[in-house]
Amino acid sequence: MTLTNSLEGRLGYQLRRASAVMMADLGRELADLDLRPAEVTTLLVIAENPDCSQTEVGQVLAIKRANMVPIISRLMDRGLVERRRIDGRSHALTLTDAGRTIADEALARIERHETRFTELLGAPDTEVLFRCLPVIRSVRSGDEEG
Amino acid sequence: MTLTNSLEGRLGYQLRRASAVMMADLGRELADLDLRPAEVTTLLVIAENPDCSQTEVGQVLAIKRANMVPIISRLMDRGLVERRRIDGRSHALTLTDAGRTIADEALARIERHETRFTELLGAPDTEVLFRCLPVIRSVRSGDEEG
DNA sequence: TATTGTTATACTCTATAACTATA
DNA sequence: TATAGTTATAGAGTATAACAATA
Repeated sequence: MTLTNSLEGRLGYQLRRASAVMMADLGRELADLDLRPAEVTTLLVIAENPDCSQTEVGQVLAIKRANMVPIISRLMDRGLVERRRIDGRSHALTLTDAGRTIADEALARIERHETRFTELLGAPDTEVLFRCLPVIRSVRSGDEEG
Repeated sequence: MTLTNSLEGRLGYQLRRASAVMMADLGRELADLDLRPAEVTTLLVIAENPDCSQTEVGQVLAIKRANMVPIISRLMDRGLVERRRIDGRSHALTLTDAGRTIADEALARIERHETRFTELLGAPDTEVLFRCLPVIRSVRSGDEEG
């Protein structure tokens, strides 16, 4: 396996590979909670924003309305999320007690997972990353909803 | 849309969102070449490693053997990649003239795309990213092939 | 008219297991 | 026995268009 790969010198490629590694690590950490990444993030956003709508959750997480449906459905089927009609077309989402328990456990694991990486990087470089990544994200996609 | 999102303080989340933005931007840049990201990277690796096997390409790009099959098939159907039997079980991959033309064009666009982001970040921060992202990638996934 | 949630559908990438034909 | 390529299949995330009910 002596292939060269000049993509190693590309930021987008490095970003994608690094992101994949962290996603895989997170997946392993959350596997036995039977939570997919998209579900955990949804759960955590609802946890800190009781009575939000599913459109709003989608907006902060960049998940399209249509794709929020099966995520919310599954979380409700598992008894982790409840919703209450607000005005006949929108719902207010909240966590159940079970949902809060799972969210707390997930958060603890995310903490461990994150710490593994930030300790490896060291505080100064971690700070640079937290400054740079939002800059990259600020480049408009042109395909945002709404 | 006044929701809070404490995931903004998570490295893995920032990485994923930033990666998604760059992928979307690359996708737009390559759209009219009818090349998907996985296909471009494959094309470029073959370009710089004539006579490599498809297993080798998969190894440097972290694409599983089974998933290389449809990628190579499509590139061959389009007349961009050729292969020559090596020993009855493996092939040597090379680009056709058409493949080289497309690869050159893709490379030029990737260059533009990358420059948009690295100029926004500035050289010093870009260097930090190129130092940090491989560190993140060095965390073993446990699910590598072979 | 615009918005919320929904359905249906398709695409891209990824993952696993099992097979073949070689070596 | 191990390897290269393949098949089949499933999962996860993402994308679009269109619809009903409501505001």
